[in-house]
Amino acid sequence: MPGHASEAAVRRLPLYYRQLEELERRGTVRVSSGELAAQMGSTASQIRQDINFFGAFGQQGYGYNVSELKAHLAKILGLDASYTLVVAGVGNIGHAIVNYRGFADRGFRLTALFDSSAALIGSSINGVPVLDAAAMPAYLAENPTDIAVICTPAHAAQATADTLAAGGVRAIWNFAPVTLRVPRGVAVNNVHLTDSLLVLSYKLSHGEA
Amino acid sequence: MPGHASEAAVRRLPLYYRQLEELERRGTVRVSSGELAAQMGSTASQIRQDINFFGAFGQQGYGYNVSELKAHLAKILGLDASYTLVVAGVGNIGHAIVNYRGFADRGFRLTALFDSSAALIGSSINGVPVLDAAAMPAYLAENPTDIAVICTPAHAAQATADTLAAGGVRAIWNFAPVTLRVPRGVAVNNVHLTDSLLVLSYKLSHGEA
DNA sequence: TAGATTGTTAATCGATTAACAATC
DNA sequence: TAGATTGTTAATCGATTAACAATC
Repeated sequence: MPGHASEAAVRRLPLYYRQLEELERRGTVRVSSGELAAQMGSTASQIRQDINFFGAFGQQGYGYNVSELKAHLAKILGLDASYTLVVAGVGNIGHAIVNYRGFADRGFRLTALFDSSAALIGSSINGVPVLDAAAMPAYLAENPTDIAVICTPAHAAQATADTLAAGGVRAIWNFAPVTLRVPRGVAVNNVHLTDSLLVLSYKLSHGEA
Repeated sequence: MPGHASEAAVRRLPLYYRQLEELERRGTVRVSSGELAAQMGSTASQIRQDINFFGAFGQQGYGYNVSELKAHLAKILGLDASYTLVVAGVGNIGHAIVNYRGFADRGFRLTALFDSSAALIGSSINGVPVLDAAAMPAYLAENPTDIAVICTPAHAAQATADTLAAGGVRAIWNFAPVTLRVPRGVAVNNVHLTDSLLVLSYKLSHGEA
């Protein structure tokens, strides 16, 4: 793959993957870009462009083999790798993330939780220990970690990100309502729940609903 | 405002709003588009374009008054309105949403929760009652509802969306990993947590981190 | 083979960025 | 006034869509 896939295209890959899972579950063997587009409210052209960036996985006159394309996408998405994951901040959303079933299935290994509340430190959730946030640098030095989930309060998020980056974490999944500044080489993906709700509020009040 | 704001621009408005809240908190009185851009990792041009679509809120040679611009954005985002909100599906994320403090501050009134588990029906969380999912049509007929949050399992999400739309809900905040089909006139905003994590996985495995 | 559908290039569209005159 | 910075138009860039030859 020459160049780089656009951010927008990359964000569509998991949707394709999900749709293919669904088709496979239903026992569908082949699918054309046109069918996929109809099912997903997209366009055949866009789907072929997105997929073709990574390789010619289809067959003229036939379309795509569902299982085959799904396997290609799994590999493209890095689902064949195994990544270690920690969660910083075991509050409201932190808890929900920890209780999420499905990390393991997709190759994510949740290895530690961090919090600064004495009430939580030392306990464990779903078999994953809650460690003192102050011990994070030492932990990361001992346990190479790929991805960190930031669920701390807003005021603590940037300092947490700094510690994580310094500790070698390469990807941050940020739930704190803060625009993080991270060194080059660290990927950030934001889930700003309140922002997302405000977009709905905007649409409601502008009659776009 | 003629025409329509682009989806991308609308999604940036909450970020501007958040940054202005922060500046106001710090006691900053004025800010230029250039300063905002530097703080948010954006560009001055884009910020001026985004804001100017809604009105000329700045002053040449001066910039923007922080509180004034924030107030304009609040109104644009619909934060002066009061929207009623229900949550369908009180599982893992559903719980986190219900426990989220900050709806009330922003004019969102959480009025009811729905679930189909007998263990939950009849109980209440944070003073909000959990009703039988089967009673949703009747509830919506009695209690006009603006926004619904879908936190059901994937297999129940589309049917829930259908019921909500039929009941007059105009905006759906969807946490289920499903591409919903809704009638025209219903806005949907998806928060696909797994998809979001897969984007990080992609970036890790492609050295974009 | 004829029909279908991909892979891929070209055309269009929209969003971002740059530039600059207006003006505080 | 001189300096700064907006509001706004024009230029650029990138992403989406359309078209079609390749080919299964």
